Amino acid sequence: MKFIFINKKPMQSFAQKYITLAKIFIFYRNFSIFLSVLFSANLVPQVKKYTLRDIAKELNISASTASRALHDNPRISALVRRQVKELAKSMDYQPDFRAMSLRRGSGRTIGVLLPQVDRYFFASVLRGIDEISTEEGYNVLICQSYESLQKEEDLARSLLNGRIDGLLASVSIETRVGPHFEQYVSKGLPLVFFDRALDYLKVSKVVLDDYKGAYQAVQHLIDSGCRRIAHFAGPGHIEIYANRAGGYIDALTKNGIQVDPELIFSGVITQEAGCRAMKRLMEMGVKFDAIFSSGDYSALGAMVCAQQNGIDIPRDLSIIGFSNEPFGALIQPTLSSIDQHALEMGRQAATLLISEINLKNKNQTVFPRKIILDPQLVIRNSTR
Amino acid sequence: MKFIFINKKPMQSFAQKYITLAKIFIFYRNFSIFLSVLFSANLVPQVKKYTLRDIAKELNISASTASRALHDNPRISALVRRQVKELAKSMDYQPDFRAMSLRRGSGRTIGVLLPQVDRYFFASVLRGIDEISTEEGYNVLICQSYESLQKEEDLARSLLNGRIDGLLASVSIETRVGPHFEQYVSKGLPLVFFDRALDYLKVSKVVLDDYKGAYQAVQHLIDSGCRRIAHFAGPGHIEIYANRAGGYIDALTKNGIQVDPELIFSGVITQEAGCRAMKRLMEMGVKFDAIFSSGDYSALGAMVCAQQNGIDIPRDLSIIGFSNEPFGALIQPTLSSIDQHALEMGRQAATLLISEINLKNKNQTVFPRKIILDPQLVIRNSTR
DNA sequence: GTGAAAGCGCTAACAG
DNA sequence: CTGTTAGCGCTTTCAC
Repeated sequence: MKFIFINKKPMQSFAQKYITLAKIFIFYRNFSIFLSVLFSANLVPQVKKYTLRDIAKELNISASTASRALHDNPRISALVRRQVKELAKSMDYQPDFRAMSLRRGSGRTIGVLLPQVDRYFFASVLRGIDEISTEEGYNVLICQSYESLQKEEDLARSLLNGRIDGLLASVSIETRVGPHFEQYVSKGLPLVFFDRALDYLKVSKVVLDDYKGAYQAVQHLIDSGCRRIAHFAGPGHIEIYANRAGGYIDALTKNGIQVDPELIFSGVITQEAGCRAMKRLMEMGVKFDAIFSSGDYSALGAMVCAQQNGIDIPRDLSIIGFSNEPFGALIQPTLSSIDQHALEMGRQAATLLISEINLKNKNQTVFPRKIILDPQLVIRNSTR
Repeated sequence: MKFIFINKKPMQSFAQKYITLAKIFIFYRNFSIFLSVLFSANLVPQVKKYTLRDIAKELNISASTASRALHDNPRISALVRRQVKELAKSMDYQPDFRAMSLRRGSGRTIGVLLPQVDRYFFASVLRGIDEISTEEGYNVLICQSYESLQKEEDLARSLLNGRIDGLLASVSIETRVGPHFEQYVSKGLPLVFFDRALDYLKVSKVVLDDYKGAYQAVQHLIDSGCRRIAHFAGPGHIEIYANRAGGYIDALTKNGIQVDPELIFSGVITQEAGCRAMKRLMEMGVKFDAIFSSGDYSALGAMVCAQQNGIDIPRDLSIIGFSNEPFGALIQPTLSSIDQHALEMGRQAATLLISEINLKNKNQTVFPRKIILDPQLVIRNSTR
């Protein structure tokens, strides 16, 4: 560990500070070099944070008038309105969100609870949500469960504390039941699931038609001449994975191909798991000419493993994934997959949630709805 | 567009509702089929949201006692503390964040303003931030500028409205000056930049040693025998890209290789731009045996373009990127790159910000610091 | 048109 | 140990 002083001036007066600094540095990982630049201390005069009262006092009006003026209340004279707005701008007045939200009972904020944003699918959904929320003047509060039920419960509960007007959620891989979500229903807070939904809860959902996507994928494999099609399934208790398995089974049977349980592997959604499943397939010595995987990552694992064993894709083996992650277009061969319209899913979910919030605010009954998006088969070079 | 009714019961009573529903559907894109399921109306009795006063009344104590009990104030008797906590739990009491934050003057919330989360680098930084913030009991408010200065300004200003105790920011590609950030300084709100920082602002920063990373990358190319090394530079006004270009130039000169301006392309950070630059290189008819790109996406564009033109990588041409995006390990050949320690950058930035918030709360002077992380050369198969 | 006053839910000073 | 009171900054009756 190394410290470099850039500041050329004698540091005498800063010595004390620096000791604290050095202590803090001890926490840092040793793969990094820390170059600590001690700028001149920030002695900018602390500007007061202005409130409505400050504006009011300045103009010799009351706070309520100032408030009304800023909100373009027609009962306030045009002159006062202009004065207030101008002063507010020149003072760089920022209304206190908390006070406003507390008083009004709503802060125009929606919560988003999802497993993690560092997956392209979820990041895209988020973008769709962001788009609509911004249009509608809503703020978005994002929480990541990192696939942990414990964290999900904590977050769901703490989001309940008055900060949000409604919740968009996609459950963690560990979640099977959702008492922490039922609270939203019983407190009358709109809740909309997207993608990974809890089937039994009577709330709105926006999901992909996973069954159809799987069916199309498998039909595509069959059409291109495959007959012995293996399936990498996800955890069975999550609806979307169950539906993908259902589509797989139905596509086979409808085409007069018998379902071979030996060819179905459960809980395979990571690259490593995909690789392991591929190895097992080869060791078993069974015949197979295609894999339909519930996810792109496990498809990738299988593909890499197959290639390492001299299997040519798609000549000897066709592989199709699910999700259409961007890397699918970059690998060799490019990966066929099912696109989930993530952006649109986010837009729909946000639109639905906001409409439910509006209904609720008008004291109208909210009827849970289910919006099912149509999957899109993306054929690339990993299938024939 | 198609509607399918799953509900088998006569829909008479829902007809009116359905008209509204149908109208909403008009907004939906036509690539999707919407399957609208009308569940039975949600008639769960609306549970009241409990306040401290409800708890207090129930136990015949005052609200302040209840508040103190929940906060484990030692002045409250153990008995009362237990009673309050138990009742709170059984009523599923959730403190109102807004009221607490308003009264206390702090809601233990930090804001994060970044270009977009649907890039792995930023998502990873976010994860690091999330980790530390959670540990320290802070909430995180995420805002995306989508590389738009306008949006960045709006967000920076609206974040100023009392909701946050400090801001972590990475500026948009359009940002050259930051009056919207200077406000934080003048209002005494801690501000820490990460990765894309505004150089002239005297605030804390956590960045990668881009110069060093670039130098190492180019040195690696030289060591492996390359002499005519092209550079895809980013927008010059952003410090990190300028530093990468600096490292490139210095590595060449220190090794006695003359810098050829013809081999330097500016503003090349997307896949398309990388492809265009590659084409131009080939058309120019100049000799070149390597490319050092400021980003992985532009490196990818060059690689694909080169391969399409029968250039073998790394035999005929070495390519090295910057960022170590995950796709680099998946493409053929795998892409050499510079890892930016995104997760660690997030951790450091959050740690630094929180320490500044604490200092400020103790009315101590905050000295801006600059933490420079050490880059890591990741050698894969796109270089020799 | 505008102001005074009350209060959203919580906490902190001041009493006792 | 606990209650009373005041007030964070805003909006919203209810007056005039």
